[in-house]
Amino acid sequence: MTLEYPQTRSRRRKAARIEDVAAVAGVSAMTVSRALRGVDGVSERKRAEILRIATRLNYVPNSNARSLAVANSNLIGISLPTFANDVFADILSGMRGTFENAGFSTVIDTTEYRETTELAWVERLLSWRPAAVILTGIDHLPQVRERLRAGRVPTLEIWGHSEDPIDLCVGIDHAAAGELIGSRMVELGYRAPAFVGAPAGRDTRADLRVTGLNRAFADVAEMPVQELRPALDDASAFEVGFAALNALLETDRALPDVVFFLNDHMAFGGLMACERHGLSVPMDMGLVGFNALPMTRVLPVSLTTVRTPRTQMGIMGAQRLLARIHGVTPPRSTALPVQVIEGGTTRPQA
Amino acid sequence: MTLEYPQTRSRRRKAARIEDVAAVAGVSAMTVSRALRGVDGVSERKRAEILRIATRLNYVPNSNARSLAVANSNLIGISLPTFANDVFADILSGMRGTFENAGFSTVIDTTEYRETTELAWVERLLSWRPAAVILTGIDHLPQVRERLRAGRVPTLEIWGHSEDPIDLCVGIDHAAAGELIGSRMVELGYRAPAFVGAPAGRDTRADLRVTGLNRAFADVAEMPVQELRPALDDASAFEVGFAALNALLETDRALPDVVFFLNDHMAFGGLMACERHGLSVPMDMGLVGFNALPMTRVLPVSLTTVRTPRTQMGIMGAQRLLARIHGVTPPRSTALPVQVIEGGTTRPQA
DNA sequence: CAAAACAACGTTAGCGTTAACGTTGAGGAG
DNA sequence: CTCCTCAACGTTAACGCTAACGTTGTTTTG
Repeated sequence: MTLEYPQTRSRRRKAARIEDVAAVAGVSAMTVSRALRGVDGVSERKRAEILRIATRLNYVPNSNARSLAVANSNLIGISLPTFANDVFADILSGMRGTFENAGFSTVIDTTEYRETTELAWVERLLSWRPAAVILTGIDHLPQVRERLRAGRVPTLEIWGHSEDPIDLCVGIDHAAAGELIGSRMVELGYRAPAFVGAPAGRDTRADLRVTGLNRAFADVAEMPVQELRPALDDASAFEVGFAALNALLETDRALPDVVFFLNDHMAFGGLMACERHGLSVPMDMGLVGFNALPMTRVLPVSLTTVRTPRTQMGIMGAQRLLARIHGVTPPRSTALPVQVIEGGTTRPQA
Repeated sequence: MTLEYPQTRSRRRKAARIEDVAAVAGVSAMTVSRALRGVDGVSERKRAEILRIATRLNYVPNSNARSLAVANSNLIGISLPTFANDVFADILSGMRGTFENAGFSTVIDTTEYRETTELAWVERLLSWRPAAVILTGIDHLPQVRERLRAGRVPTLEIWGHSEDPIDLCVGIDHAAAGELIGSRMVELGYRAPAFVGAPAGRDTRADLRVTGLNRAFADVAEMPVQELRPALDDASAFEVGFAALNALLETDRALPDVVFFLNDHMAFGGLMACERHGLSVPMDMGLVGFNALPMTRVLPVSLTTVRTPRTQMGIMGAQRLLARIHGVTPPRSTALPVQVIEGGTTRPQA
């Protein structure tokens, strides 16, 4: 049996620790810690020298050790359905600025509209002991709600609206938005509505908007809103709207006189389909988008759509969550107002 | 002086630790650790019981403690310029799937095209001891390169191409891509090129493409590529392309006969501007995009553009990075090929 | 049937950092 | 000159987890 060498701790040059900095500076680790965090208790001379030495040694503090010691972190996790949607990008930019200024780091992930993915993400995230969690929408697996509540983690649900959020909620009332735009279309004389959106169940906001549309058209339309729910798969929203309306225009069924789309991109795709079929918009058919994305401003014809306060929503949500983290209790749930934008894809007032 | 109560450890019900689970299960903490991680050394009976107890106690492992103990993590940090660009979304989706399958978590952040933001992000990220780092492009502050190399962190630069990457690089040669599409336009008879992109310096890929265009047109054009570099600010790419071409069409200067855009969105904006001005595309002017985004497929006229292998790039980059993490050394740098897509916005072969 | 092999655990000792408290020496008040 | 105060440090003991090694009882093997 050969004698093993003792475990010499220098197998490979490891990253510098706070003690290494301390040794070089001839002080204790605690002093280095104080110097680097900028707290009291270190003379200016020493602090400057310690900082110099730290950079020279390429010292990078270990956040794992820090978070373990202080039993919290400044991480905020954000869950989005997808990156491929300008809506969420707008909400994000509103939130992130606010958090950065408050000294919090954000980690973002997407669920691709799968609830089980969201649950797995929540569990992984919680293992990092985040300061707060942000979820998109108000529909989550029961375990998500349980875990977050049990862990007493400040939680924000954004974009949707709920009377009984997990913790906090800032968004818009999608059913009310659907009813609002629907009512306006009723006023303009439309009577045969259709809706082009996501497959049922995938995006519950879409379902809510249809509910609202049906409320608006209940008294005047002969039949409920005709729903088209193409599979999205990997096609872009443009293509989905385009394909859906193409399919509609090629059937023998009675055509709707107004088509509501899940979002502006789909509506644009639909507009292209109408053009291809020689259908005149808005005379033969009205088209309505959702969100009032800036894209709509360059189209040859401006799109009728609904303006959603995405950036404002992000900022308000972030501010309330910060308040929550700091112990004060903000209003639990708020629905922000939306606004109808009438463009050239629906006929003017009769 | 009043006597203080001793620090009773139950000030507030804290989250369950591994020891709490162990106590309830009547085993040691180590056994719980083994059971939860699924490693050998625990009987199936005990493992099942421990799992039950852990969920009942709402136990969530503390990743900070784990990472500290094992001195590594399964985090991979990804830095993107922005979310508001389908290009990066495609690259992302290619990478993330690969990493998820390999058991790594990704944390994503955006720099908004600011190098100092990138540096700050790298420093924050390194403090979490990530398994690897991914940066977009090949232009970074020198400190970024130093820190990553000093820390021996596996690093991938993606989207651009460099002969001397920080560590690994997978992307496309933007200068070559510019030359490729430029040469094709020369063949088609175009002689007065213009380029609409980002402000100089903001996006160096744009500068490289202009370099390539100039190489292609050097022998036939009377003057170098006319460059338009509108400020982007918060306008969408659609609007930027639209505004830039509007401005161009309203000056008295000699018009270019072909306009290259930074990306497809801008090209579409440009197309809308031409339409508004009654300019016939491709007879009066050719328009060329970049990336071959799916959006281009729904336009009434298909866009001439350059297909970039974004998803493939993400996958290849991720695979090489994984290999790197596991100790094998993949090729340091690869430029993937791009492909010219000729559509209806440039004239056909004479 | 003793020795070796093995499964199934438990113990010890860190990982790098910081909160809480202790120590030191210089300067000021009385 | 003594006592007190205070700035500027140092010491100790966690934080929650796991690698490495030790221990026990049960099989297997020659």
